[in-house]
Amino acid sequence: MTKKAPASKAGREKPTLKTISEQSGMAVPTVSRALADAPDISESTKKKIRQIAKELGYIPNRAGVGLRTGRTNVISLVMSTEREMMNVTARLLTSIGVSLRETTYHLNVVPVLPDDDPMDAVRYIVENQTADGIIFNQVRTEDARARYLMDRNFPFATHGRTKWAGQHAYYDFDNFTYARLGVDELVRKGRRNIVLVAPPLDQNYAMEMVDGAKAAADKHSASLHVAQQVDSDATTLETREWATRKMASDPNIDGFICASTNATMAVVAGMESLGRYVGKDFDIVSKEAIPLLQFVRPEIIVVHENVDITGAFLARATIQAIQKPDISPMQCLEVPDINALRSL
Amino acid sequence: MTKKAPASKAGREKPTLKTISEQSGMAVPTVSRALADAPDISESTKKKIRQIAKELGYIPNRAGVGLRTGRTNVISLVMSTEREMMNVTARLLTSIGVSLRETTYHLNVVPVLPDDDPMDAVRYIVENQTADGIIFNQVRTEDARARYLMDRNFPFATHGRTKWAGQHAYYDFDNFTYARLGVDELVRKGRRNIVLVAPPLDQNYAMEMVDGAKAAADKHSASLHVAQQVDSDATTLETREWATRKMASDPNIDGFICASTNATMAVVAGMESLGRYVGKDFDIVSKEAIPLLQFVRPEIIVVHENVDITGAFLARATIQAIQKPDISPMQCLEVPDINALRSL
DNA sequence: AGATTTTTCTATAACGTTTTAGAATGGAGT
DNA sequence: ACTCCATTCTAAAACGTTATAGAAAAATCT
Repeated sequence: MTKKAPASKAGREKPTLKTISEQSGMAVPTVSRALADAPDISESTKKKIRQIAKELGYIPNRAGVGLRTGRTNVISLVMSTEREMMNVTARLLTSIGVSLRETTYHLNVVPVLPDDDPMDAVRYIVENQTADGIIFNQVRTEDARARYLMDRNFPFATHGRTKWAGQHAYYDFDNFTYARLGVDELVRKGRRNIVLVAPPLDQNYAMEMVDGAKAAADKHSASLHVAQQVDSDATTLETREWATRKMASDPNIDGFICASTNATMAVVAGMESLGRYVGKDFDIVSKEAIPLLQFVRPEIIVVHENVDITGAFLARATIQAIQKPDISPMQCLEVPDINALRSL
Repeated sequence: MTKKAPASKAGREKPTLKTISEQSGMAVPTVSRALADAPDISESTKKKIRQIAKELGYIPNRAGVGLRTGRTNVISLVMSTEREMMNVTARLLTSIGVSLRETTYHLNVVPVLPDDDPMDAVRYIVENQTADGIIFNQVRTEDARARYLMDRNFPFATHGRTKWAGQHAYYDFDNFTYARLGVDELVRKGRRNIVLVAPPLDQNYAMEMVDGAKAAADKHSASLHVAQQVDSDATTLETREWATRKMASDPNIDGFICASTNATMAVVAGMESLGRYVGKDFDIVSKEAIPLLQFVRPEIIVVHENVDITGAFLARATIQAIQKPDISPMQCLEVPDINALRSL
């Protein structure tokens, strides 16, 4: 008799190892080991079992696996939600999610609001073991989350580097080089009074930008003023007003370098409200993840930050940290595309 | 003997029902039932058990619960990743995630790329039971996902309405009213040759906008041209170029109504490249989720779409669909803030 | 042929939870 | 004193998986 008629009603139940066991005549653990490609199962039964599993469309029950192994097959993205960086973050999230498709890992997302303690989410995940690995962004130089996870040997990867970057997986955009090349470019365009619109300086990448911009400014003997934004979630309005005030107090300013689309838009808007136009009275360098500036204001000097690659890398790096904790963590520093800058 | 010394090493293991069982002297199922507030457990033992559970910081093991009950305590957000709408989507994701914090549900995110078959993600979730409920956005009038889920009685909620909206949970921004009021406002500003920059017309909200704009245009006997964007993921550049061409062929155009920040920025940029300025030579109405336009180009008429509320509503609606499938689905149609329009 | 090893499989148990059926206790009704 | 019922608990089983230990069969060695 075929097994098509047991429940009669709506086709078949979800197949389990037991289903395969019954169809193949092998015991359940044998089926399990065969699908795991264990060495103590013969090739012939492996082939047979794989065949049946495929026919049935067998997919392991995650709760069963989780209960037995203690693993969750989940990776958590602890995601900062600062408006400034929402575009980058959303794109990052997308590429991580797409990368995980080909794996057994599911993507769990935990948003962190600006007023939240960033440690809460991480602690929750570790203590309750709701994920096998964590990815987080907007890292600080001495990031408490990184310290916490390293102390507990919990697998993780970061977007951006901490001061302990040598010891954990990360992907970072080389903001030092970005700022250096950006200032180079502004100087090449004849700008000599440059403002660096810096993110909060406890963010590691902000300091990288400061150092890079200073290095280039010194080299060219250009004037560089570092202006810190009001706070890490400064609204576009605040940035705009700030730019306007800044300009009123120092009309010689003729160059800006920014870290986000929103900040750039705000500065440009503030300047225009004073009758000063980008490409004519000043130049501005920005990076962005989702192309907008270059189409809307072609005069802006744009460096593209490829967050698709970032997400794919972080996904793989996290999985490696989970599965091969002993080999050295995956690390990457993305060098800004110099040609993109030069071609302008 | 106390049980503090069994493993000696790193403090305590993760507490389970068994731990509480041992400490309280009650059997494991009794503990389980007590924590579930079952009627056949005395108040006194309930109190005692709750107390111990709290002291130990007990949190149920998700795999155990999942294996036994078949539930996952996961809600999946099947998220469209169109650039146009990334801001809205990211914000929606955030507010859903924040809302779920107070629940037992975790948020699983599945990005859908523009070229993907949107059904794949939904089918995967349902067939493999990786979530108890689904939220998705960018719905079409006859959305295959909604049809599929309804046919299988799988709990879900949508951002936007389908043609079967009466039968499922949804939250929608009233795009009909938005477009109607937007055109009203343009006419009030003396604009009479209006272009509706519409999203792809198979998206339900696009048709709503068309109908609303037409209604208002007819009322005022204004000219309305419906211009469909190139495709659902039209780049900002394409929109800009389109706007420029459009303008060249019909220089009388003096009003626009758009559905997204990016489209609006692109149209404004295109117009300005022809020497036509917003607030002077033409007016433009847009909605957006993350405030940007109003600070960068105050002349733009902006309607705020409150995606925080949206996410909170969809989270609750999904949970209700999961837990109380029999009562009627939660539905909400957000009316655009008329005063925000009038005050400009 | 007997002893030993290798290959290939199976039985059992366990992960943490909840459901079901039933046991023990005590109080009320006759 | 007996039954009956309500209250409050427990024992056993089950969800699907994998790890461990060991059994059966086949192959190799002496």
